Amino acid sequence: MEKFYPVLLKSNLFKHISLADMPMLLDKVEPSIRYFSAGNRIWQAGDSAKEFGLVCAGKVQIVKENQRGNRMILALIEPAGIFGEAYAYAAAGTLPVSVDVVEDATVLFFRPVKLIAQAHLPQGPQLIQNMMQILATKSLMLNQKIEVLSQRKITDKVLTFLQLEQAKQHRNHLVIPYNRQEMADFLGVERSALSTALGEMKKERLLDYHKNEFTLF
Amino acid sequence: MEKFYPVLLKSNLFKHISLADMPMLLDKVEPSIRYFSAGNRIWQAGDSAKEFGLVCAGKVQIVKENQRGNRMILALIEPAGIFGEAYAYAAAGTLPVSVDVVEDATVLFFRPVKLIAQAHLPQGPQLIQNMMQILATKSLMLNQKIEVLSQRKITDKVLTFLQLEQAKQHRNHLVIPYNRQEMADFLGVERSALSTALGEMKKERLLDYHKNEFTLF
DNA sequence: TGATATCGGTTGGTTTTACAACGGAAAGGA
DNA sequence: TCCTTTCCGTTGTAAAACCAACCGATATCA
Repeated sequence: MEKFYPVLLKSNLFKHISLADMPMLLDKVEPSIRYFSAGNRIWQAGDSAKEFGLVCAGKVQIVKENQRGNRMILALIEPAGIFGEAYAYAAAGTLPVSVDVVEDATVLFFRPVKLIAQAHLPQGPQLIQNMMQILATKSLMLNQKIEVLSQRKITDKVLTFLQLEQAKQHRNHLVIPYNRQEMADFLGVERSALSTALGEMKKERLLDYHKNEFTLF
Repeated sequence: MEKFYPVLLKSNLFKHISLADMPMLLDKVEPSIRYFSAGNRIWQAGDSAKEFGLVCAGKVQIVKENQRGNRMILALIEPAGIFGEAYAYAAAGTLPVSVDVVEDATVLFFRPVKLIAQAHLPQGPQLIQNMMQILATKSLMLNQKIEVLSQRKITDKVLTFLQLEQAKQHRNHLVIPYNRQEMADFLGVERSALSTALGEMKKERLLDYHKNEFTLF
């Protein structure tokens, strides 16, 4: 467990917690540690998630499978990333997604109540505030995605998306973390239609771009 | 303040808290109470929200205004409802929405840290768990909305939407809380296009409906 | 170097949606 | 009752997006 302390301290859950406090905290919170091999499934859609996971090593994927069997990758979780927190804390219903192991992974699972129960410790409030911030920030992200998806035309989706990115990156020249196909998936449109729309927007001098680098005018 | 206790106890924030504990809790948490007249604006997009609101009486609206000045109603908050919690706890950035008073309103404003600071009280963990559940449940709701909006065809949006409602209501005969225009707004499509799509789906025996009552086959 | 794969742009035909306009049914008020 | 408003469905046309296929550029690797 000790060898993962550096990763844990980098996670949002243990932000502003000092290394010295970790042994005691983990002893109280009692996360369970589990190891998974690449290709295995951690959670199956339909399961009820009573814990959330923190990836210490390896990589896992959140995937959604529709009726016709094709799977869609919703997120890639890397070390220090967490997953399932909303389902664990909402304490309602079953998972609409599955979690697959991409690279051999070590995962810590936390019980929501165990975290809340440490409130009386000196580090308790910080831990709780971190957890709240994680949940709240997620809501803001989802809100932004909804704003993008609510646009009916591709050009409006693109502009909304880029303006939100711009607000995050604080500069006119944007590097976005997607290739065309991924960007199209995020916007909920066809790749070729996105390419066409981008070309027209460049012609109309709304923006300029090269590969995944964009500039808004 | 005392006269609002019944409303407060009905809110998700004070769920499972007993009336007897309220005076002490509110004394510690120190919410500020403010009164607003219909037509006034509580928060303006661009403000930074360091508190969240709980509506004790009256009604307020969350509205989004785009560049061209037309406003879109995102939510109607009634007594016992809360707003701004995600922005308050994320402690980041500025509001992308405004909050308007529809009917003369009394609102309690809570500071996030003040709530967390009560963790040591007997009722503290319950209060914190409530807050987490509020944030987490909101994420799940937003996730579902994203699932609907991600569908590219109107019929798929309708089916996804109705299937999710069905999962909530646990029966085949659904009563949805929207009229056509509102349903179209939620799905992100034209009202008339929605009507046409519904008509075709009825013809294909995918579902039946009358006004806002739906049955899935 | 040649073979292969990935990525992004382009094009043309097809499908779907948007948009605007109209009409009928139902509800509510004067 | 009449008038007005609201709600929902229908229609035809225009606009937009989808979809499949193809092409060239670039990268990777044997």
